[in-house]
Amino acid sequence: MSKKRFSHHECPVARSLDQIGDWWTLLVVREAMYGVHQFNEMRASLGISRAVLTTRLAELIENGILQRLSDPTDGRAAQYHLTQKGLDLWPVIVSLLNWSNQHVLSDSEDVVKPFNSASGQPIKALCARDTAGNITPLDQIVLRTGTSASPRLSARIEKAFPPYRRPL
Amino acid sequence: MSKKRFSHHECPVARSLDQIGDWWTLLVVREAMYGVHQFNEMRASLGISRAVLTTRLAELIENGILQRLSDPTDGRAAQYHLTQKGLDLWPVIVSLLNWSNQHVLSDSEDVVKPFNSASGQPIKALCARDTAGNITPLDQIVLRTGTSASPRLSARIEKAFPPYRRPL
DNA sequence: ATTTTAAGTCTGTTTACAAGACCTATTTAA
DNA sequence: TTAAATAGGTCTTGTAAACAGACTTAAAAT
Repeated sequence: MSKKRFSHHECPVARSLDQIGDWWTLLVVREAMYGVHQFNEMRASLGISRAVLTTRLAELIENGILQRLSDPTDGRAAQYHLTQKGLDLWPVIVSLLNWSNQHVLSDSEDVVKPFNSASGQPIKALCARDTAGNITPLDQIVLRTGTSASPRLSARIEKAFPPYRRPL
Repeated sequence: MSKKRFSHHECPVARSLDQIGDWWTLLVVREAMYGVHQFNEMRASLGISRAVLTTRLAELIENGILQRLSDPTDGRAAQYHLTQKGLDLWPVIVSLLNWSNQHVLSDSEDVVKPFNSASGQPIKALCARDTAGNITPLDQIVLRTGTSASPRLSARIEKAFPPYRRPL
C-alpha cells in the first residue's frame, strides 16, 4: 500500500505535516525565503533531483504555499514566490533553527543565529503573546479545544481516527 | 541511489530536518509529548505500521530525542520517553500547530489551540526575547552568522555544499 | 542559423513504506 | 501448570517514492 497521508487526521500538527512534512519540502520553502526563486537555482542550491523538485513545487503550489510567476524578462524562466501562507511558515523555520543550534550542531560550527533586527541583540528564546498582551514562555502554553472559558475535548476528537487524546 | 540525507548540510534547518524530518517522526514525538509512551499505544494512536514505528523509535533514540526505559511493572513492556532534547521540540510543535490553525484547518473544525496557562488567555502570536530582554515579533528577526557586532557570511558557508547563501 | 539555457519529462534502479504473517518472552486465565 | 493472550518486535512481499542521468521543448544568446 502507498504512503499514508495525514490529511484526514484531526491533529493540526499532523495536518501541517501533510502539507510540509515531505522530504525536501521545507528546504524548498527555506530557499524561497532566502530569495532563491528559480528552478535551476533551487536545484543547484539544494542538490535535489529535477523530478523531485518538480513534484515538490507542484505540491507547494497546490497547497497555496508557493505561486508560480513567469519571469517578465525571460520567457523561459519561472519565478517561485511564497504566498502569505508560505511566508507565515517563518516561525516554523525559526523554531527549527533554534532547536538545531541548541541540540544538533556542534559548538564549533559557525552557526547561523537569529537576531532582533531592531536591537541587534541575539535571540535568547521564543515566547508567545496572548490576547491580553501578556508574554509567556512556551513551556507555559497548554493546548485545549474550544475557548479558555470552557475548555473541553470535543466528541469528534474523542472518536477521531487516529484517536487524538491529549489536549485539554 | 538512496534517499539523500541532510546531515552534511551547513544549514541548521536542514540539519534539524535530518533528525526529525522523516515521515511519522514528529508525530511520534507529539505522541510522547501527549503522554503516549508504549509501542502498541503509539501504533494504535497513529495508525503506523510496526516496522516503521520500530525504525522511527530507533532513529529517535539514536539521535538522543527519545530514551527507552523498561517498564518496572511489566517485563514485556517498554516506555519511550522524551529526553531534554526531545522536550525542547515543543516550540516546533507549537509553531506548526499555530500555522495549521491559521492556514490549513477550516474554521469549522474544532481546533486545538494554545493558551497561556498562567492567564488562561489564547495565544495570539509567537515572538522572541533577545539577550537584552526585548520582546520582538518574529518577522523582525534576521539570521546572521557570528556576533551581532560583526555579522558576516563565513567562508565555510560560502563554499559549503549545498551553497547556503542568504543569512546575513 | 546554431548553440545554449530554463524548465521540465521519461527511464530504469534502489530505497522506503504498507499490510500482514510470524516469532519470542512475559503475563494473565483456565 | 498448562493454555491463551499480550508486548514488542522481525520477516516477507507488494507498491510508491527518490535517485541519476538521458531526453525534450521553447526561448534566448551568439
